[in-house]
Amino acid sequence: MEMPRAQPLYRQTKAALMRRMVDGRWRAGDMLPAEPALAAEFGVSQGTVRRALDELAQINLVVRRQGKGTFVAEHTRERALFHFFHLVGDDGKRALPGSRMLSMKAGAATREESRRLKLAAGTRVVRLHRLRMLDGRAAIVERIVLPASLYDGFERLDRASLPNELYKLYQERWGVTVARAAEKLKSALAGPEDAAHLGLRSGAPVLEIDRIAYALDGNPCEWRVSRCDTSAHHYVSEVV
Amino acid sequence: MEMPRAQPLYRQTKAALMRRMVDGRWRAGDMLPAEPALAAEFGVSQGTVRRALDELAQINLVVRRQGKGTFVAEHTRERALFHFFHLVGDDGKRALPGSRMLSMKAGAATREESRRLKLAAGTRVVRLHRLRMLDGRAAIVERIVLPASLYDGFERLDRASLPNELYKLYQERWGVTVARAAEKLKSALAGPEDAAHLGLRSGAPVLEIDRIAYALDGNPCEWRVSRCDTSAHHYVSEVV
DNA sequence: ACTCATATGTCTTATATATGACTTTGTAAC
DNA sequence: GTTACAAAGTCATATATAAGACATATGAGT
Repeated sequence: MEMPRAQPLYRQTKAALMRRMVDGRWRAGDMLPAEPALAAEFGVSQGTVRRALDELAQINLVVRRQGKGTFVAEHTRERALFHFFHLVGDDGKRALPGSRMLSMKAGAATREESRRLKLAAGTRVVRLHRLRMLDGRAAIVERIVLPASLYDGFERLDRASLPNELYKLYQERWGVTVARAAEKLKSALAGPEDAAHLGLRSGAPVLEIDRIAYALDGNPCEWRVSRCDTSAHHYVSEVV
Repeated sequence: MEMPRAQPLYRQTKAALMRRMVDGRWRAGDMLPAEPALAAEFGVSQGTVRRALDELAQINLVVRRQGKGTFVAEHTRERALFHFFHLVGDDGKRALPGSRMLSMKAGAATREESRRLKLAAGTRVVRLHRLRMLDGRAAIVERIVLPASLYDGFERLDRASLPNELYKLYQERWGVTVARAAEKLKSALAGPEDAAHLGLRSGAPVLEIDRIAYALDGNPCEWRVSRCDTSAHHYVSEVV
């Protein structure tokens, strides 16, 4: 009699592969060893490794390219746009957003911030406030909260030089890869401040997107609330 | 020299299997033949059939149950709720909606309706107007447009007896299975009529969900616009 | 009737092997 | 130099085989 394995072999292999990405042994953009090499190393068949890699490719943690190899996924502009940015022009065209940083401050996490980011109360956080443009017009006001411990030295960066694609920055500078995100959407009315930034009248309808981003290790690594003017754009969602 | 096949064998097999569901040879809930039987019939290996079935399972067209068999997916309440209904209470609990039909009319499709449903201009459509409840309170106003040709005799149904889960009705009565849907979300202000139905003041913010549902054959089979009161609920979206 | 063991049929996991397709690199020919 | 071709390395496809896990039916024994 043998205890039933908790997980099939290919899932154990998948978890082992993932651990190497989490602990930084393989970093974004790195090429993984070839399938037969991985199979030999883990003591399983190539088919088992393939199945593990296929599942990792499915959740966009690796990219497989026939003839070239398997690579740890990077946050490119395309990936950010297609996977993490769901606002699209009403004509169907995706406009990639520009952005202007309004403010950056650090401080102790509020009760709400520590709840959403799963931090101990009072942990230090960095708060960003920025305006994003679509087709040259102000369309989104974003408030971003980051656990300061994850992004060492963030507060000392020049806020004017922060890039448009923050996820890429997190990954390149601190090895924090956003693996997935959970979004909650509501309809709200623009307050005076948001309305001014967006060039709307106070009381205009805005779409509020509340997003928690999760790192490879499963922990929250960003809380972002975006208020969007949806008069010329809309949020798209594919349901299968 | 051989012409490269347009599609690998497992995709051809997948398409062949899908055709049998589209043409009604296999209907919702039916059990498919076992893998070795399918492999023999199509003249491919069991592994190839497995891969085709796995992809069908991935897009929720079949359900695989170890030890029992592979079944054509049905629109159960759970499936409708988890896959096609994205409004969740702010406390995280999913409330399954009740509904009250307000009106049902048939007529010639407007230009917009025929564009969205890909119908010839002037084709006959059925229009439904209903109110949906969450936790006993009016929360959603829905306007639904159906191509009359797909749902023969729909207009003659008793509108008071229409079920809550329309997708199940489409499937059971007309063999129309909703395979996927594309949603567009916007923030809007409640007009006087919607506000009255929802118990809101006019000018309150509502979330507008514009959904085209596609049948197995890839053609649109329903256009639905839902206006939702998101003061106590929100729309959830998982990003991978 | 009820229980239990067994048999059967199903999907699931795991391995091995062979072939094809794609990419890069090295090398020979020009 | 440049081109053309061959070779090697990679993932992708397809097959075959075996054993495990799960569900249900069957029948013996009580």
